[in-house]
Formats: sequence, structure tokens, C-alpha cells
Amino acid sequence: MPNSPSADPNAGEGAAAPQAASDFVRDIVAEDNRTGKHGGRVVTRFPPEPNGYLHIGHAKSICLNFGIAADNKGGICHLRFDDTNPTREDVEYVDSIQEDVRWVGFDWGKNMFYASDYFGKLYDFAVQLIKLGKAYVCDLTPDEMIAYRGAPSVPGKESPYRNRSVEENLDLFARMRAGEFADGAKTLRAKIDMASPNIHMRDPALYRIRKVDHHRTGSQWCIYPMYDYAHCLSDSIEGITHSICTLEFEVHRPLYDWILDELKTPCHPQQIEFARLNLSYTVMSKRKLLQLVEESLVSGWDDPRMPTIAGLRRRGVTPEAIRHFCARIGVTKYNGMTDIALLEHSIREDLNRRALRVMAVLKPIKVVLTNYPEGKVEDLEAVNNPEDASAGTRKVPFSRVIYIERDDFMEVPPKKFFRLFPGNEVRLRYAYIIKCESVVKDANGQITELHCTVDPDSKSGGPTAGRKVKGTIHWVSAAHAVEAETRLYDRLFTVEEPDGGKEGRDFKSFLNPNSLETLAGCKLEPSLANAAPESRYQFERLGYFRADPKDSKPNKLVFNRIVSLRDSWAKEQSK
RNA sequence: UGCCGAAUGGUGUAACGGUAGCACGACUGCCUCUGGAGCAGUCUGUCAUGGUUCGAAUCCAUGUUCGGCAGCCA
Repeated sequence: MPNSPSADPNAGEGAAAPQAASDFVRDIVAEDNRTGKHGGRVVTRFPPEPNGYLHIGHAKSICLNFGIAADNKGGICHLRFDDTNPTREDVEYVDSIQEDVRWVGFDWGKNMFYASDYFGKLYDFAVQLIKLGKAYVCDLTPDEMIAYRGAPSVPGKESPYRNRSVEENLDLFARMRAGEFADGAKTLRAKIDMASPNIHMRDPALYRIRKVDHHRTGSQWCIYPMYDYAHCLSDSIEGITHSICTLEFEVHRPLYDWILDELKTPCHPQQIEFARLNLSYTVMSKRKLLQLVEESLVSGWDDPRMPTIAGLRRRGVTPEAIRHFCARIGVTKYNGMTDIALLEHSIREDLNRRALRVMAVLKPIKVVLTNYPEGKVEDLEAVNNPEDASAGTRKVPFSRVIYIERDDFMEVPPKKFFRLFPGNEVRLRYAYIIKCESVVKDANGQITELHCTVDPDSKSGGPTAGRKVKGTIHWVSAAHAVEAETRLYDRLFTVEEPDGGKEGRDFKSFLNPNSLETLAGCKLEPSLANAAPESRYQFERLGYFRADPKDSKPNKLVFNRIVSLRDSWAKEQSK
């Protein structure tokens, strides 16, 4: 089923993508359908350059392009690799891009292409352009070309090579292709208008010489087409109707149209520009993400703190959450800054509905229940998901010695602290109400354990269980606990706009030193012993977690925190 | 100071000449064996100044602010 969002069966994902509300791009497509502008066809494309991993901003584009194809009858969306610059592209990236697009939930069917598939046709079009007197071979050096180009408010100068004859241009271009000239020695340029107020129309370069192998065409070519030239023609060759790209290409549109108007091409797609996604507390440019990877500031492209699709996936974010997020942020021409809280909300919303609840103590403190019989073990019934009755229940072992969260006890409690403190009672989730009788400390005054008593009549589900206490805390039976490492992730940067050029500071100086907190010796309830990475859990009162797909092993569990739970106590404390 | 584009609450968006709405967020309260979830409510907005009109976020004019463009990158 091409172009329809599909669930990942292995991950147990449900629910199709939300129907995105309309937006100005969809309005244009609908209007074109109404007037029959493209014969009623809708063909879009997602055209990444394979020079880096996809990120959440690409997800916006993927959802837009594949989404528009999906909500129009017979609509198609192509995946096309814009691989016209072999010096920075790599197959590693073409593989990861396919995996990521598929994972986000879309299928291009048979429609996967490469701009490099069209190198032959593109060359022929260039010859055609030369014959029309609309392109010429130029010998200016890069520096000279910059000088001749002028400035935004200063018209450029015409190249001395601009008026070469068609024959000479044909000959030179053929020899460029044949490898007779050195890298950078010559370019093929469009002959448009050096005085144009639009710099992109000042005889832009169409082809450059690069004697390097291409990841697909090998050594077949030593000249490679530029983006502006290759993109519009690739769109036309593929019969694209709507070529959707980001705002910075708006000024390129006249060139896009010029090339298609001058040449005899199969069709003339319409370029439409929308605002790329900016997310607070992160960076989104491939260059900067590459830098983080190369300088080992993160563990790789799939570091769970990265805004890459691979990073989000490894962290445990679901494709549904990403699609919902993309549907919610909308599509406009306004270049804004989306609050990362909106992404976090989409993640929580999805996981709340589906994640199994379990109990896990991340920072344990031992509690001895002094009036509970030694050696006694009770299997207590716990609800797997209060949002989904069909998830059923499970048994959790309870015994005399348990662990509770260090944060759930305070020797000297502040106001509104509803948890455990000397003399106070709390409910142990699914178990008994306990009372803190005494605090045991070591020689250094560090708390080593708590002595508590249980109220035997307060057992969950029991006859007198109805007694209310203010707080309920989670716990894990010491004798039954499974050990694990957990990794708590936080925002990668400390400021909303790390790349905002604030005081000329480098974005890396805003890295959050606490974006990863690794906790060893966490105590999990035994049902987690065989947790598969596909399963996502809510560690009750803490957040959503999943076993790390790379590092977690049956004998050495490692859990990633996907996102924390909303925490109104933390909020209260920060007041 | 050239060209292109954009401005609606703290944030993201809707309203297509006719009641400025939704979501996130924040803040109350209710509920709760998760300080989660849920429920109820509150908060904050049309960049400015003119004009057209019975009526303007929407149309016009001027201005302001912000973003993009000077790779043989995409």
C-alpha cells in the first residue's frame, strides 16, 4: 500500500498517521486538482542529499510530501536522492535515509530514484541549452567568478567568455566531460543576466569539474551538475507536479522556472516553499549535527539525545508520536521556533495510551518492614495499563525488605511533601500502607536504611484497604529485584536557540553538560528481566523507558528514558 | 542602502470581508492506590498608522520588525 502510513509490526505500533489539517500547500494542490492544472495528478517527492542522517525537520517534510500523496487519490511520492555532489555523499547515508523514511511510516513503493540516474539526460539537456545559446563554458576561476558576480545591490559584470560561439561551447563542454581539464578549471554557466537583482540569475554555474568517483556512477563522470540545474530537471523527468522545498529556495524559483522554460521538458512542476522546522533546545543543521558526531560530543548519529530520526528511534520515541507532532505543528511560510515541549507532549500522549506500567527504583534506598514476617512472599496484583483494560494485570512479589526511591524519603520534609518521612504514612503501590519508624545511618551520617511498619489491614484490595493516605510510592522487593543501568536524557542544549549566534558564541558552548545521566544499580521488578527493546514501559511515577536496542543484554539490562512524566511535585519545588 | 518572503497570546497554528478558535504551555480547582492520566475552569493575541467598507486579522497605502539570498554546496 504505497504512501500510506504503516505501523511497524515488530514494534507493536498501532494507529495510522493523523490526517493533517489543511495548510497552504494542500490548498494549492486542491486548487490545482480543481482546475486540472496537472491533469489531476499529484506527484510529490522527498529529495534528501545523502550526506547526513535525517532529522526531525526532515520528518516534517516527509510527512508533508508523502502525506499529500496519500490524501489525494492516486497520489504518489517519490524518494529521490539528490546525489549531485560526490565529494560529500556516501552510501552509508542512502541506506540510513531509506531506513528512516520507512520507519517514520511511509512507503515509496517502486518510486525510488537518484538524480545520478539522470546524469546522461542532464548532459543532453545541457547540450540543448548550449545550442540555444543559453549556456556557455566559462574559464573564470572561483575567485574571479565571485568578483564578477557583484553584490546584492551591485550589478555583476559579464564574463569575458560569455560570448563564445555555440560551436566552441559545444567543443569545450564535450572536452570537459572527456576529462581534458583540471578540477575547477572550467564551468558551464547559464547565460541569463549579470545585472539581475536576483543573484541566482547572474549566469549561475550549471556544471563543474570534479574528478572524483561517485558512489553510484563510479568514474563514469568527471563533471557534475549543480543543484539548481539538476533539481528542476529531475522533477520534470519524474513528472513531479508539486516540488515542495524549504524557504531558502524561494529565491531560486526564478531559475528553476527559467531552466524548464528554456528547455523542451516533459512537464513543468510547481515549486512551493514552506518554513523548515526549528526546534528549541536543539540544532537542526546537518553540518552542526555532523560536527557533534565527528567531535564525539555525542556517541553517534543515533545518540538518543540527537534530534535525528535514528536518535529518536533509539531513544524509544514512536513513529506515531513523530507523525502526530508533524501534523500538529502545521505548515506555513513563517520561520518560527517550535517549543520542544510540543514534541514531548506528542511522545507522552502516545506512550500514555500504550506503555505497560511497571515499578522500577532508580536511586534505591533500602526499607526493612520490621513487622512483616521474614521469608514471607506475597504475589500482589498490579494493573498493566490503567488506560487499557485489555492489557490485564500481573503479579509483583512483595517481601520484608524492599527498595524505594531515594527522592521519596526526606528526613526533614518541606511543606506539601506527601511522601515518606519519619512518623509519616504512605501507601506502597498495590501493597500496604507503611509508617516510617526510624532512620538507620552509618558512621558518616549517611542513611543506609529505613525501618518501617506495615498496617496489615491496609493491603490493596483487602477488607480495610480503603483508608486514605496522602502519598503513594513505588517499590521493588529486594530479594526479587533485577538490576539494571538506566540512562536519563535531558535537552542537549541549555538555551532555546543554541545556533542563534548569541554574542557570536559557538553553538557547542551551549551544550548541556547534564544531558546524559547514567544510573547504575537500579532495581527493577522481576517482570522486566526479559524486556525487549520493542517494548516501551512506563516506570510508574518516573517516566517512559525502553531497553536500549544496542547496549541492553539479558544479563546486563540498559534502559533509556524516552521522556519523563510530567512532574507537578518538581514544579512545586521550583517555586 | 538590491531582490525575495513573513508578521495572530509565552509557543505552534485556524479563521479565505461577517462571533478571533484550536493545541502546547502556565495557573486554579476536582478526581486519583502513579504529585501520571483524566475532568472543569482561568490566563494571554490580530506589528504600527492611515484608508476602503454597514462591517477588516483578512482588501489598499505607508512604515516597522524579522528571516532568506552574494558556493564551482544542497
